[in-house]
Amino acid sequence: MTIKDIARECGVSVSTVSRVLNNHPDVSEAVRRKVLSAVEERGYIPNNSARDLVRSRSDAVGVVVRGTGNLFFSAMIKTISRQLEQRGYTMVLHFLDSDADEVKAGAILEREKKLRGLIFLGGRFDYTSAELALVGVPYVCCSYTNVFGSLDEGEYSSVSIDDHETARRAVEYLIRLGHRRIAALVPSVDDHSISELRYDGYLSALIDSGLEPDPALLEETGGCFEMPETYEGMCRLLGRTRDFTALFVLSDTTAIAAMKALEDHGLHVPEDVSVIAIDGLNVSEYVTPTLTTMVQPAEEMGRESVRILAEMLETGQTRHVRLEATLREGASVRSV
Amino acid sequence: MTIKDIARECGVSVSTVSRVLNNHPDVSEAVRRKVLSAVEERGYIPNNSARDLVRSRSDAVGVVVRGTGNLFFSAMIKTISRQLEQRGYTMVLHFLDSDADEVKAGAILEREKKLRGLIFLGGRFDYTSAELALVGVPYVCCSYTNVFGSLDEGEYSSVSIDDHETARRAVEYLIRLGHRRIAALVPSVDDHSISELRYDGYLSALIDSGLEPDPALLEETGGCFEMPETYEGMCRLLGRTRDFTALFVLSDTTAIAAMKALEDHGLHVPEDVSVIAIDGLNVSEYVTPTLTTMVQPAEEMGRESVRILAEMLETGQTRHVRLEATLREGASVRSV
DNA sequence: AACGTTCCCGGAAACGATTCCAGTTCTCTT
DNA sequence: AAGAGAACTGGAATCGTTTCCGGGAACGTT
Repeated sequence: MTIKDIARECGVSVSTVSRVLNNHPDVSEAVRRKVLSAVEERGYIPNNSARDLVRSRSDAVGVVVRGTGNLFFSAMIKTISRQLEQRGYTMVLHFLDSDADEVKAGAILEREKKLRGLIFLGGRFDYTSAELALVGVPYVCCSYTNVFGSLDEGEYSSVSIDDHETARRAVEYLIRLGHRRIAALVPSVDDHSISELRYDGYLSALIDSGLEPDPALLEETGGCFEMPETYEGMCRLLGRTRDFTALFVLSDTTAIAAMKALEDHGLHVPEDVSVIAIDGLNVSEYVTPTLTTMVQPAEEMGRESVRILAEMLETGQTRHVRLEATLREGASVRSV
Repeated sequence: MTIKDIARECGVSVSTVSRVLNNHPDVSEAVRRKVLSAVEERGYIPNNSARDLVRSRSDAVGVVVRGTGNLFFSAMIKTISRQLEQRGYTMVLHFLDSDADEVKAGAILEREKKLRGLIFLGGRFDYTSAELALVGVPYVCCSYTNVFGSLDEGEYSSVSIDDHETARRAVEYLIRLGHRRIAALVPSVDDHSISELRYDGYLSALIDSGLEPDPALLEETGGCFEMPETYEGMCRLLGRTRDFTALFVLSDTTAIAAMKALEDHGLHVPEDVSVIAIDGLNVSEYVTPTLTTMVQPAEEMGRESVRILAEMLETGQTRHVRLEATLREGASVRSV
């Protein structure tokens, strides 16, 4: 069934039906009602392809996700999907291989699918303006970093917590509880992703409290927040030293892996080592011991990403939203 | 840039370019090469909307997911996405509200987006043929059940483990280790979903071993494999009786929640209670104690779903694939 | 009563591909 | 060498919308 059938049934032209369907003002109330009821009654659904063709754009929004093991993003994708749907957009999801180039992937996706916009979930984002020019549609970066400020704030939007500050607060919390020797597990200290920001926050907290960062207490665990790599990293750290009372880990799942390594080495959490992380996954409330973690407002981040993208599409206005992470005290930390 | 530009540049007609692009045989090798190189050089990307319009179909496959908290599906979605992409399809993901009707959602999705096919992840599937007739495209059900056999096997395809058998093997494993009083946490014993099959498997194992199922050892935990509900259910069970040495839970995440409840009640896993589950999530290898679980081959299930759907689209052939779950022994079970 | 506005509506040209149908050329057979 | 058939190509219709443009009716103004 096409728009023509509806037009015929109502005794009007296709133009008029189209106008009704698109909420154009120039149509009388009587006709509008007649068309609408015919559409309802016959269960007519417009053909998106035809619409997209003539408008030379679609209602699809790309979501490019980096980090396969990242449960935090799984939660966000759900709300992003819902929000997009609610606003009449379609989500085109794309998972990135760990070493893939998100901007290039986005650009390809955009041209193939005629995307309206893009949402990047995680990843490095130290691209130059020239590289980003590849992306011809508005985009918002979520949980990303822009360490070197190579991006002009007017070119894109972003949503994230303040990763530096959040990490700092986590570590300060440990310090307030009396911890002095605080180890850290970091995927990579200089990959221009949130890892770097969070690591810097860790350093700031130490330094501002007059503690000297000890390189021996730092272990890198590979770039992707994966549990096996983190477990191994923790084992390496333990092989080197046990002279620390607390551990700072950049994500919940990796913290869980780290706790496992600690237990496997006969160290108990929190009696021997306190553990704190960033993410706030649901499952972290159910592991033993429950994880103390800085909760990122996943739903809100998803909602905001979509809201901001929609705003960009309508008004062109970019926006940079920083949300607050909140401490959730579990049983994995105790004072010394 | 359109197909016309390529045609002009090569001095051929648009029909010819189209034929080259669609691998039609009737085109000379010389022309084919010329067109292809022009396409390559100019970076031409066909307009999907136009193609879809004239073909009156798209290359989109819908994936309808039930169960918001289900981490097992998160893993599967990733492989499904990759596999679909690899075969030239686009994934349209749709998360179901807990009480929504998957078939209706699929049908709407299908008509709005002109889907080629559908993949259902989880959910009740006790629809009548009449209801399923709403779905006008081939579909495969993944991790579902068809308890009452209302579906004709020729109408659809499916991929799953043998849920009854897997549950039975899990419980038999406990029995072999000497457990006699085995409690169970079940989302819902008669919701026509995999819960029911797995629960029946639990019963079969008991009965076949000459053990009498004790209703006091069964607790329902709401329909959706959620951790909070499961935690509460476990608490209710413990409030009623502690006369059991093992616990069977239907999914990993809910098992983790149950273990938490046990610990919170002063019962240790596995010293006081052994726990076994079904799923095989990565994170289950890192919780303390590591969870003993029947591992569903998530990747394989995702791959098979896509493969089978593609086959249905090409040949119309339906297929029902049962994959094997394998026991992964953790530290949450011990013999008595 | 004539004219200018405003309000609705219909006709028709796009949008960019696919595909059927009808050539044209080329090859091969007799 | 002529005719049949195969191989290749171009023209044109088509898919279902949106939107521009223009026309007619109704209305108010002078």
